[in-house]
Amino acid sequence: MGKLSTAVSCGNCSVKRLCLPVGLSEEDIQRLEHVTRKKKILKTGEPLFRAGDPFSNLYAIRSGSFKSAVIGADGDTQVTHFALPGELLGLDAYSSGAHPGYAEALEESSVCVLPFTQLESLAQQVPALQKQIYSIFSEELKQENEALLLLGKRSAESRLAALLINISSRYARRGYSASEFLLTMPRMDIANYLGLTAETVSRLISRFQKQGLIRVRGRAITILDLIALSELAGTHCSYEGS
Amino acid sequence: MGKLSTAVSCGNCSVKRLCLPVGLSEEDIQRLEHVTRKKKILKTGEPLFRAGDPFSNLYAIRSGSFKSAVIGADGDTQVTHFALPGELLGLDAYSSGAHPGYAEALEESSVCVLPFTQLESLAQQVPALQKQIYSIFSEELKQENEALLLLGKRSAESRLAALLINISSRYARRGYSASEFLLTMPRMDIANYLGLTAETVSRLISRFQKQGLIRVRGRAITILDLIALSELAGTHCSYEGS
DNA sequence: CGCACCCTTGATCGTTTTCAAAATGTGTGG
DNA sequence: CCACACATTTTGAAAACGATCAAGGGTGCG
Repeated sequence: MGKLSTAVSCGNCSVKRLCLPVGLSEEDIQRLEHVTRKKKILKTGEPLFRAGDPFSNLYAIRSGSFKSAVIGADGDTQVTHFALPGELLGLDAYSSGAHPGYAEALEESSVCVLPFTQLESLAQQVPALQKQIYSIFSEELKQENEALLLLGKRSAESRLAALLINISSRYARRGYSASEFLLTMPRMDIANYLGLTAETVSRLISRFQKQGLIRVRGRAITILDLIALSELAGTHCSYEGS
Repeated sequence: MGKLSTAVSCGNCSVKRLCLPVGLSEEDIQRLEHVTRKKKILKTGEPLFRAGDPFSNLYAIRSGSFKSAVIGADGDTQVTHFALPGELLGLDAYSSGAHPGYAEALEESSVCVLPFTQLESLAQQVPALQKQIYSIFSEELKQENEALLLLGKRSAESRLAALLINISSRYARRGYSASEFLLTMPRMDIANYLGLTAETVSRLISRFQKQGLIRVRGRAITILDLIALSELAGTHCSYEGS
């Protein structure tokens, strides 16, 4: 109740220009903060939610990174998304009332817990928030379409190049270096996401390094030749939306 | 203004239980009809919208079928979705204000043209409509995740089996036969959607027929052994949502 | 009826998977 | 700080799956 609350508010959150507050007035942001009070910290590998969990919250990533995945009927999983700060998790659970897949922290991460019913009624009163929610849904759909393009038509080489560029540009958008970043996910998750095997990913990373396109030290990546990498990807650098 | 209007209204539309009216009262449906006045008929191959077109409308499919596709930077396309009556097209255009991909009729089809700004303000007043819009967005995301699972992990055989089951169950949901239906899309589009070549699709269809799983006459498909097909697909029959 | 397009079928080629093993990295407790 | 155990990553060789190239057969529309 005191002013000493350690809870970070939307107003001073480092990802507010990527998250729900976009387009909101100071006053509206204050109203939004009633919804975003609850935070959660997760350790590496800890699940944010599991497949089948009832849908009650959305989660806004404040820091760290996540993978989300769906589980097929025969038990095998497909990583569908790597999520970075400012992005929302759980949107696909609304229609059925339960999470169709799970989400798991790839490193020490923190999220805002957003009770959806509260968010929904606030959005009903604040058109700018409504628009932002539509926008996030829509953006998500667009990104999934791009992911489909990647999986459907491209060679293994193309896919990995595209992923590296994608992640690089998303980090850049958040104010980090575009050329040097950490690939927080294990090779196996990358492979799964790209529809490949861990061995193929490993071979490709080695090859990219030999060709002087990137430098690799463990999970740390330095992009040395963005142009060449973009050509391999077959998609221009502007892989991200808006 | 007269009662003789030939325009089909939501109230008596054959897909109203799959479309925006879900959950709406009679009164709300009448208000919705002000937004859904405009219809459009398309012939086979005619585009509903093109990549880059400004976003102003959503389109609700009343009859027929569509493919939607995105176009990569180097010009090649990926079919991302086959859309059937009751489904909405254009949702992924909201965030950027322009359609990132195109949609094209696969047969003589008809759609409701929904000016989004009107729909948006009506939804602001009608919570049930708001919920239905969220639900459709969310459902769409879930379906794309399932498509990713398909493309990422499965063999060609699995993918085709899953597509057949998916389409079958979607027709069934609309009141048509689950075991006999028309594959309105050319083989090449199926192949593209599944990340395969037309030749592979053709071979697989032949093989499924030889194995007694399906019967094929041109684009007409009869499913003879749903169980076996489901096993091949690796996903249970309930491929669709909710 | 003829032409164009779509679909089928066959043979070969290439990429990616699979199987196997070694090397590197990570975390733990001594 | 080091040593050990375990997981992840890298690398190699062989096999498989689907792509590509090529030709022939249907089907529908003018």
